[in-house]
Amino acid sequence: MMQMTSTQAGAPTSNRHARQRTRTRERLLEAARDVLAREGAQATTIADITRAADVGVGTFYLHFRDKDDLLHHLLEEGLERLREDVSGVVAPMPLARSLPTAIHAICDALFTHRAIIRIAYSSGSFVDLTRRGQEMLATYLRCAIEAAQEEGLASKSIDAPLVADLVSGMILQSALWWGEHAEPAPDRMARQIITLLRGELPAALFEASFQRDIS
Amino acid sequence: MMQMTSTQAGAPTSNRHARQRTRTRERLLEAARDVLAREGAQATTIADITRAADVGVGTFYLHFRDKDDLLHHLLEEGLERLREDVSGVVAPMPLARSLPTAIHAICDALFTHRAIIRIAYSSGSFVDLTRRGQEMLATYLRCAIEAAQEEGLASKSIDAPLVADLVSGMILQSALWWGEHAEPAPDRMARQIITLLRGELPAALFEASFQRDIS
Amino acid sequence: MMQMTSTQAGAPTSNRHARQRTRTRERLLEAARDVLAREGAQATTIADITRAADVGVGTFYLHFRDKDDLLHHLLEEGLERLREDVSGVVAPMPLARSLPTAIHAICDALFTHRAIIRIAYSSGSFVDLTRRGQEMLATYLRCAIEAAQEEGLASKSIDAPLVADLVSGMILQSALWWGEHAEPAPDRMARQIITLLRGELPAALFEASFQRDIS
Amino acid sequence: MMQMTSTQAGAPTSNRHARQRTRTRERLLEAARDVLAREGAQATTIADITRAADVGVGTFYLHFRDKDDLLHHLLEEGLERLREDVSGVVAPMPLARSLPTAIHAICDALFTHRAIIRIAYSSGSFVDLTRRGQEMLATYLRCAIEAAQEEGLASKSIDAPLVADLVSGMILQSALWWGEHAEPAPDRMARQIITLLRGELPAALFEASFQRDIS
DNA sequence: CATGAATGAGACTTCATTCAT
DNA sequence: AATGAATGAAGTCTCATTCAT
Repeated sequence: MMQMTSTQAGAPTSNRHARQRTRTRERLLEAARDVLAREGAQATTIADITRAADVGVGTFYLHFRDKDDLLHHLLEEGLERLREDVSGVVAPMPLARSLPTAIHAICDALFTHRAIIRIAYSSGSFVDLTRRGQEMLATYLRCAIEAAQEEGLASKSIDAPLVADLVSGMILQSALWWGEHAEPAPDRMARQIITLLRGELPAALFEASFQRDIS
Repeated sequence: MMQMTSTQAGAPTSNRHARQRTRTRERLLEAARDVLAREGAQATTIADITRAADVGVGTFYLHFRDKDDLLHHLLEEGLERLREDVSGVVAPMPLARSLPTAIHAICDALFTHRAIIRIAYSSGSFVDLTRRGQEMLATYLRCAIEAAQEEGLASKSIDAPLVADLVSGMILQSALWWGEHAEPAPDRMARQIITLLRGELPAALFEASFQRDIS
Repeated sequence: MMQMTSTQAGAPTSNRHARQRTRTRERLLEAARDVLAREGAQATTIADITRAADVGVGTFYLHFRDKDDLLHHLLEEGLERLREDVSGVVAPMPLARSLPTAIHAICDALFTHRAIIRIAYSSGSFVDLTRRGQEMLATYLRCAIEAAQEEGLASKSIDAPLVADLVSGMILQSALWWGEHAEPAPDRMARQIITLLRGELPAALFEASFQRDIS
Repeated sequence: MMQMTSTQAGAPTSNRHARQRTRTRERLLEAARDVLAREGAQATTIADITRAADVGVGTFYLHFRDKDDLLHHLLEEGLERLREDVSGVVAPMPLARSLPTAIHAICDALFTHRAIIRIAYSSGSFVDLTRRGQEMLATYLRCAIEAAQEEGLASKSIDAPLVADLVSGMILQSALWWGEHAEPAPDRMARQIITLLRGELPAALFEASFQRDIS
């Protein structure tokens, strides 16, 4: 490591090397995204990925410890981008008032990165790996609700963690919906979710004339 | 095979065999449920399952073609039980008024069968196999909403299929919640979901003073 | 064994049992012949055979030690029948003059039992199991030739064992021919072989004008 | 893969790899020939072969799809060599006059490649795989006979396809003979076959005083 | 740094054989 | 005697990982 053979050529050389290295790594990540989203995480072998990236199998191990490591990087990176996309829009806002804006941003981001989400759901180690993404979303929602409670905008009786988790489930569902439907666009999806959370479903639907479920 | 000369001699034999066979099959299914829920579908080998069932490896193949076949049976059976549990309660009711009762029944059933759901989510072929369970739920919800629309209880402007899918995402989320939390009980979970869908979140949360997401 | 429960019923009972046993054994042998000839010895499992015979798997082992034992019996029996069919015709004749009659009888027998021969050839342990059948034929031919030599009918310079073996190869070839062609009938096949052995092919075919193979 | 920037750097690498790969493949083929001829195709496992070749089990699958694929290659290659050895000698000759030369060449080739023939006969899928080799020989013989018929050297009444097949059976028998005897050398074997086909066996052998086979 | 042939642990699957009924 | 569910040894095959070049 740190090849000290020629001091003067060291810097440019290692720069070139570093650039080359980064380029190869990117090639691998991109190929992995493609193949994994298409074939599913289980069915994909390291050889599939290196073939798609047009590098040797051994090269994979110069950049990632194993498939889990790659998956980790991929999802981590995807998560980070999702977070950036959303927080870039939401961060400057007062938390308690950011919800509708956030939902729009989240839908946009989910739509943009739906390939990554497909990978997460197909990765089998789903519950472990994917849960983190959901937690990130749920955490934001919990904070927003709690902030609203602090400001007196929302009743303190709301169970913020649970409600946040349930809502995150609803929102993530849209990513799965896009796995099978082209419509609606993220914008309309967001509005749909907001309308639903505002109580779109009429009270009548929930007034059971005779309730047998008291058991 | 040829002992059909005496009906009372032939039948017992094949009955005994059949009973023994069924017992072994049940042992396998039960062991599989345990191990799969604990270790995840991917990490579980056939040997793990037969060891837990205390039968020989070969025995597995007397009852299932391969792991996928087992998974299929397990999920199919789980789904069927879920469906029965819910429809036993809901079927006699007018569809348009069954929603709250149904949500309670669903939460009960999801809680009871949460092991199966964990398996479904970890099965990797998740998107393919599990989706069916979700569809069953979404289909019920869609029908309920549409029935309400027919009766004039709900606005015709509601996008029933999409709303049903989103709500199914929220409800299923409760099963994942129970993967990590003991509370709340199914009963309170159902009420929480209903409250949420009735518009528990205050309008104020959705009134963004300044919306930047118009793009 | 030898159930001595009732002395007076002993004989008839064991007779019935013996007959039953023999019948089952025949059923197994017949089923085996069918399945083996159709599927090939390698591809056939014990279960295939017992299924075709409509008996339990365990029953197989009451009659044969294992598949090799069955194969052995089957081929042994087939060989024996071939031998009987042929020697029934040939035995009463003076050996040195039996050849044409024998060839006719052999062709008849090969045609009749061509299923067994197919099994022998497909049995993979061919060289070991089948060779015996060939040897039986070669041995007869050798004896016939040697008898002719004794009587001065044939030159003593003929290498009887080798010639017998080569001729047995030619004759057995007809069984393989019948695996793919319906014609000619055994009778004409025998005549063809005899004609060939009598030097049907003209001398001209063997007079190479320029022989380069002297090496 | 990407090192095509410099021709002199890229080629050596892939050349080296290719050479190494070929060497391993040859090792496998050679080991397979040995083991298969010794143990028979059925009794031989992949592990037996890789052990003999002193490579890892997985390596086998880098070069062959499965045992059938290997067998196919082995027999195909063997057949091809047989064909080359024979046609190298026979091709320049007029077909109708090539027979004795061909028989010598065939015996030489059968003797040289008797290991392959032993494998073919033990391969169980014998009838399917081996038949092709026989057909090749039978086809040559048929053509030679037909050519002789064309030239008026042989009677048109000869059933060329059948006779060719029978003769091929006799010739192939010599390969089996060599499985058990060291003598005679190919040269003498060829002469023996030719003598036999020229009608060595005396007419007396075929003059049955009383023929009972008219049936 | 990159390569890809080689490796072998480990999962899958079959099927001859046993044995309780 | 007959049955067929159960068994597990033995073989097949895959694929993550290493390493000489």
